[in-house]
Amino acid sequence: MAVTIQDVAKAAGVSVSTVSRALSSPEMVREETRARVRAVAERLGYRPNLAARGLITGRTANLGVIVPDLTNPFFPSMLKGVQARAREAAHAVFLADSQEDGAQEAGLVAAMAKQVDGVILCASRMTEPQLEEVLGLVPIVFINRAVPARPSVIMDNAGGTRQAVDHLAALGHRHAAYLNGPRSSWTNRERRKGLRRAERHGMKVTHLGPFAPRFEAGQQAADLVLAAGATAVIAYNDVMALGVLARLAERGVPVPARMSVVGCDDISFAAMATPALTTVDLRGEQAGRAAVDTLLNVLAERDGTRRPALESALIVRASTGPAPT
Amino acid sequence: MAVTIQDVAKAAGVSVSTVSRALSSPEMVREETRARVRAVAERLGYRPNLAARGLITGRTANLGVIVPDLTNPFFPSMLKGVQARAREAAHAVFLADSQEDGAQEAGLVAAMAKQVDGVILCASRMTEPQLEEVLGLVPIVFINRAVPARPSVIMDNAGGTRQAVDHLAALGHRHAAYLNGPRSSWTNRERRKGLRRAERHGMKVTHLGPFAPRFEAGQQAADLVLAAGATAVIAYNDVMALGVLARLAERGVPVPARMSVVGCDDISFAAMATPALTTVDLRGEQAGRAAVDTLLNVLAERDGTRRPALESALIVRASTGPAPT
DNA sequence: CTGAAAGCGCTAACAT
DNA sequence: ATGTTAGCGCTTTCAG
Repeated sequence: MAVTIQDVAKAAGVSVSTVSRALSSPEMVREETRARVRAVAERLGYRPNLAARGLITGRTANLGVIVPDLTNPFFPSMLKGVQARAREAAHAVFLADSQEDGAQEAGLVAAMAKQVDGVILCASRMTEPQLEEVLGLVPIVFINRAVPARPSVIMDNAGGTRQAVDHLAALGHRHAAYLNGPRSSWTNRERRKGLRRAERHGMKVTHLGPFAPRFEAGQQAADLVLAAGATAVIAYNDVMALGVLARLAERGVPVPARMSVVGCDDISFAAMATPALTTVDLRGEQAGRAAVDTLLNVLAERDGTRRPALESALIVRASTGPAPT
Repeated sequence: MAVTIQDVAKAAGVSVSTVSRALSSPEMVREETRARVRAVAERLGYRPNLAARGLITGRTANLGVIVPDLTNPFFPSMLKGVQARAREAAHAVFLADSQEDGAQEAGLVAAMAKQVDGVILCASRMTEPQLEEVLGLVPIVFINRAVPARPSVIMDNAGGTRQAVDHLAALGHRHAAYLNGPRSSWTNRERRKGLRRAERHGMKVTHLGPFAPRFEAGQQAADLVLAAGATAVIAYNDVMALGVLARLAERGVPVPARMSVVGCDDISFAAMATPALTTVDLRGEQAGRAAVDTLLNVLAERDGTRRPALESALIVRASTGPAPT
């Protein structure tokens, strides 16, 4: 068995409570004792059992994160932010992939609840009733989904789409298609709000989908966009946009000469595509860090509830250009 | 506070041990009692505290996974396999990103040790001494790194490279460049072994690097490859290969007409690149699942130590072609 | 400033 | 088949 606090106490010739204090509440023990205890602990390679500690303190020093789909590169980048910030705060992270399914997500939250201090839900796919079920289980911070009276980190989704629309309008486009993401996606609804901006420009918007947020869906959508007669397309996310690009290339439709394409998320591969993809940068990693901060604040009962939406920024690259005449 | 086993016991009019048994060892309790207890537990929304259980059983039902870099899409796909298989086996997973650093990795293992039953190390970057330090802490299964007498899941790295070499030789290439990955990478050493195959074909191989396994490194390497006069390049991984492709496009070097490019990992974006990338498929998700199985076997003291290497397969796409004459 | 003792939620002997 | 009891490793009163 591993070395316990008892072993350290014995070796240092003190009681377990002294060891505990020397390590967790240094100010409560005499300098000399503290030094000795710490030295012994170090020598023995003692590491407190956090599970045992959690049992009594009610704090596990663990955070949970649930994402809809790990293979979408947007989530790993967010995860990386969560990871990094959590480690700085000496917390470990539990990860789960809900496979784009609200019911699974709810089950995952319940399963995690006892082992974590709080959980971060990225782009939660849960329905209202599902949400209701888990809300009391454990403190939750949402990323990219606003839930009344619940802390969340939101990216400016509508603003991003709005910028995309302005950009396309400035390029002379009169008819754009929007490729909807999953129906359960809150961000999809937000992004649609940004599309209203099109009216101001007298731009027509054709809604397509909903689609699964995948490359293949983008390929499928490309043909629909062409058939609809749009000269520009805004996709729910980059992965779909990349699919559009691929299918367009296959069909010999030049981008951006005959079709402009805009994505969302600024995943790393957006910049590596040919042509490089114009996209809305949602700052995933930053959002991940912010979510951890918010959660920690909530746990400390500091007020971290309200945070301004993170700013999003349109990154103009080579996939958008003047409307064909 | 949440509902505990005591609450259930009281509500069901039985002792806590009966509740415990009804839930964990159903055969030890009368059918009728079991049903009643379970009903009550269900009604109260009881969920056993796994940390408390772990304290006594010594099993946490948690697995740890450490990957070098989450933003490399190869790891999320592996992670997805781990995730899925772990869930099937009712285990949760702790995730950490070592940032390509062996020392951090060692620290992470130590930090996780107490809260997990075992850990899976993907493409471990630890040095031998670092390894030595953590090996006793907790059962470990390696993915893509062979450690004597330790269970591991290995992909056939050398075989993959060998296939790539054969493929290029068949296309008439006489001089290829290999883009080395990080020095600490075991897979890099393995992949080099496969390069020996070049002798048989009388093919010259120029070694470049080591490089960080990133897109930017690929861009940088592309110019070096050109300067070296090679007609083909095998990159340590797909992300680098994509960088090569991008830089080559920028410099107006046609692929594969003037340069053939081979990657490794078959990340999803390899197929989406232009031209689509020829690459070695290492079966990441499958490896993730296999690692969980192996770990579970080790924990159950079934012998899961030895497993045949997973097969790798060259996926020929558009980025390789006949050598220029 | 330090030690003894209680107990977090649970399981595993040991009784009955 | 079920209840009682003793801890798992730790923190935290409560005494000294």
